[in-house]
Amino acid sequence: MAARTPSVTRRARRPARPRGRRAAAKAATRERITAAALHLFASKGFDATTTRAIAVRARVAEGTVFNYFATKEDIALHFFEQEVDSAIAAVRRNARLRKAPLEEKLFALIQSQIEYLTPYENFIGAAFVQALRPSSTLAFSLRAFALRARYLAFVQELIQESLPRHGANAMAWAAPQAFWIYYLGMLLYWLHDQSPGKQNTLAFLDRSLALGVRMLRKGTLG
Amino acid sequence: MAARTPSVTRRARRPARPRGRRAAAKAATRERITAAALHLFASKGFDATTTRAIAVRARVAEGTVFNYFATKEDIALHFFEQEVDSAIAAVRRNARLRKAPLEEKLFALIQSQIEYLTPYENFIGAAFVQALRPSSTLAFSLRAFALRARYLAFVQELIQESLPRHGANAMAWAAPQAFWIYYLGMLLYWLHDQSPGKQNTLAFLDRSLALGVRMLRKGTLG
DNA sequence: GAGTAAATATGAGTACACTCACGTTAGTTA
DNA sequence: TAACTAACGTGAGTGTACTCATATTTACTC
Repeated sequence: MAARTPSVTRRARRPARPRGRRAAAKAATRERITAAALHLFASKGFDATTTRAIAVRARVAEGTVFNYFATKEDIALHFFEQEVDSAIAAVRRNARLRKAPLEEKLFALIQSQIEYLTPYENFIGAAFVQALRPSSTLAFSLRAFALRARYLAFVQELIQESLPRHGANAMAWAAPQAFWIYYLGMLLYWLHDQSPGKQNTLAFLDRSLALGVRMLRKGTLG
Repeated sequence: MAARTPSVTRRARRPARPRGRRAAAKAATRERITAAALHLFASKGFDATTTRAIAVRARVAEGTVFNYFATKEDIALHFFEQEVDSAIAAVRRNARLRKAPLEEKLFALIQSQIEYLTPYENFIGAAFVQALRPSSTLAFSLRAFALRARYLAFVQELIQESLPRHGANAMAWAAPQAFWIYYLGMLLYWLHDQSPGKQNTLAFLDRSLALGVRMLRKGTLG
């Protein structure tokens, strides 16, 4: 073999075109698909939106959709990732909350999520609850797991902030898990709440959080 | 038109064959379908069971399945009807419970349901949670509504038995609804509970019911 | 440029839940 | 018995989410 003699200025690794052209195209395609899906989900609901319609609107072939997302549910997950991140950011950003009691922070967190979800209520009812099925690939996907972990870590963070000396609290370890179930129940309640402005949900939220936090402070369930 | 002259002994209404031959056949077909479905659901899970397989096992055409049940989920509902009725009957039958505190009755109710569901855990995870979707035809079907109503009426009955003087209790009206959400959350928890013998679920049940009933007695959430 | 391998896009194909137009049969009347 | 009607059964057909073998494009080397 001839020794590798770099030719001229050794620019080999970088051809004329910009490096990330492929990555950029990929990201753009992904974005077109999620945007198309979100638009259709919001206007027609989850079930009435076909993957074919998503593909057409995103200007890709049907198969391409499944190169980016394993299932139709999985496309919806992208939406929830945005939703959770947005809610966490909103609570972090709110200076007034910083020294507020725990129940107010949690209330703000959930209310922020609900606000984000409101325009998409149709599709959430179908997609989100679907994801709770143990048989759902989504329920056990790494992405979904990571998302829940991120959310619960933030909740844990809020708890620690407010109850710093209660690390050994009998309930502390269970609190995030309990909060997760509570949150799911809350969403179900919200989805079915027919009261004007979903008042019932907000009222129940308010009272149940106050109670839950009181329990946490006392450090016991019974 | 000729006047209606009953011929001979007026046995007209009843031809030779027994009256309910058709109804009996119908009931038998329905039973074959539910039995086939239940067997397949339990052994292969809800999703892996095709309606075609159910039809084959029940020895009917595929279309026939849908003459009896609107959807695959709907077949599963039949199972939950049995489950709820069985649990209610078990609590009613148990003499020892009659004068027990409310939380014991509710514990017995849910435990009885869980026992019934245990062999079918696979399929419940898929079918039951599916039914929670607002878009699900099942969720708003009359049958499902009636089933929930029957279940909650029984819960209400247990509450009234134990807290007779608390009719005007601020929480009394909300208690069954709250119990419903609690029950759903419980089931989700149970489905995901990996602890041996589902101990975590039972322990959580025990403590949370005690707490809930105490709240009910005091008549306030906060 | 030409050559290449890997990444990405494609759309016909598959399996499924569910529909529907039609055939078959039980129940009734004459 | 024969004829009629409504209930019931049937299976080919439909629309859908998802797969996969193949075609196309990109990034890179010489």
